[in-house]
Amino acid sequence: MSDTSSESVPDARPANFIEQKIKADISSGKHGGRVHTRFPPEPNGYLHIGHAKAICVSFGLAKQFGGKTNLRFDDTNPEKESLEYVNAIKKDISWLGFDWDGDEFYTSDYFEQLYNYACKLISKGLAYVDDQTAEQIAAQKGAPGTPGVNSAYRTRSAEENQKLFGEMKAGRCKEGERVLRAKIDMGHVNMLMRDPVIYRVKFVNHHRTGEDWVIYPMYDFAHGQSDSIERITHSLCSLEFENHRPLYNWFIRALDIYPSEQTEFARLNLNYTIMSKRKLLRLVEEGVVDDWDDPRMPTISGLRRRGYSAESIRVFSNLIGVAKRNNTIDVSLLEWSLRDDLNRRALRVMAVLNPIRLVVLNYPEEKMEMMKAVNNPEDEAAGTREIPFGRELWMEADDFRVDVNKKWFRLAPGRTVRLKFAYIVQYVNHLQDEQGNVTEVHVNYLPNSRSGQDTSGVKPKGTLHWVAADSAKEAEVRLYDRLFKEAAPEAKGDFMDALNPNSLKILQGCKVEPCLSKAAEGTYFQFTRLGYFTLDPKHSKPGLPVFNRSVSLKDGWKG
RNA sequence: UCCCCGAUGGUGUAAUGGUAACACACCGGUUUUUGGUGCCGUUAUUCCAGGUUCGAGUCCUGGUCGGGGAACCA
Repeated sequence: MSDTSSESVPDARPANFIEQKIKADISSGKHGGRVHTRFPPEPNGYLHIGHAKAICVSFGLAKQFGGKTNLRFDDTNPEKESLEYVNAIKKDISWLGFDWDGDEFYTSDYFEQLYNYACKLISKGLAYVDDQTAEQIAAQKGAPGTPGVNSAYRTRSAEENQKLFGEMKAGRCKEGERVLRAKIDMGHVNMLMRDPVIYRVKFVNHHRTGEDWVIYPMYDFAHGQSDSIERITHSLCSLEFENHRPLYNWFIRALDIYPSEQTEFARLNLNYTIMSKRKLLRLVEEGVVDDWDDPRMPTISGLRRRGYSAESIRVFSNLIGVAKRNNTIDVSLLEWSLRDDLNRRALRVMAVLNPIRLVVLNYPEEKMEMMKAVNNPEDEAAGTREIPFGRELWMEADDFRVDVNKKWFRLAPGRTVRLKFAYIVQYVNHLQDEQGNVTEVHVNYLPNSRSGQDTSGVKPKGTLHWVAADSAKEAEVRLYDRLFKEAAPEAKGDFMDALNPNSLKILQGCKVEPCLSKAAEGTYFQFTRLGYFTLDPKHSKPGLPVFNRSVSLKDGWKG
């Protein structure tokens, strides 16, 4: 009745094809107008940015239409799954900003029901126990374009199948000795419809059901039925399951259960990134990165540690859209999403990464002033703070050069610059070591140029960040670059060959504003003129904070 | 060989038979006590061939190219 209510919600983003389908379903009264989605991770690894897109799609669409989303762990293969992954997944999803009303679903909760479904199939003559080996079954499968051949066990009676399936369940069959197969069509053009295996024997302890079961359902026999049991209306998944949809529907029809509907969309790919759990695991195992949450990893935990905000990831997911064509998103869009978010929220502070001495010769030696610094020019409510200024300062080595052209706005012989929130200073001279590295720069300041009460009339082109030497705190800073030097790391053979050897640069002896010694985990900072940074909770030690660079500032300087 | 899906600027996404648009990237200008932000602007797009139609990115046919498809994985 409220067909205009969704229109009243302002939403500049164009509707994607799934949204359009849902709208059509609602207006046609399908599923009683309900929208109920699910996110079904297998707890066998950490979630990555690709999963974040899937989460935003399934949770986001349900939320948009006033529906619900079930978090369901698809735990039908106990060999690969564990509680550790369950917990990590829950943490990542709730950090992303989605909740599941305290209800957690597990496919393993339906093992009994699924077993009964299998029995029902047997009694309808639609499933049979096959005694052949995996190799024999594979050999009979045929090939695309060539039909397979029927198993000799395909004609067993329902009674015999029931008895044998019961024995499988009772643990009287060895692993690999027998499987239960759906009886569909060995000549079907879709290979998945050629009598797929639906139950196999595994004498493996399950992280939730323990030793209760020795037979476990295959994905195709578990997923659609679980959707159906939960009365999921829109089961959204990635393109790789398109070929599974006929099977998904076949089981629902054969079992005559709630008709959940599967719709597929393209998964996220990012350039300069790999997105496969198996390959990410290899990076961890071979020590290329320090763990799943290494700030260079595209995992949600890695992005979090890197300093990505949940908001920026949600915005990114919205920006990339949902469609069926394979895509490769430019990482710059992810980076833009972060900058756009943090520009509004991050606290501006000053930090000098590669410090050299800056001495203000005409500033009294014993004098110290507190300067008023704006915390965030994008947000007046963020207020101001006081920072100490004195005769001896630290400045960025990169901000001084001896030989310069007219495009150089920073300090150099003969040049004048503004020290942010402080005074305008003029070059006097500089000192070098034996290797010719500049170690110290001497300047004079203009006393009437104090920030906020400048009457000097001097308009320097450049503004430099700085830290007062006396009160500066020591910090370590980690600069990250993309993990791979190739846009498509997997394109030319082994992705390990495409690794960027300079993806991590550790800077020690950095000088930061006093307030940063009290930096809290999860606070977003902008180090003025340098980029966005956040405290690394793993490497920081009392008295020696470690900051991760989340993303640099956009650098418009072409010099 | 067969089946399924897809093809719109550099990268993505819209346009649902009626002016091909938006974002990011790029380039240029402007503002600026961050070479950031903001603001303004430039460049650049419908895979090919037929057909239907007054009119096709959209519908039909054929082709080309790309992705997926045989696990007791999900």
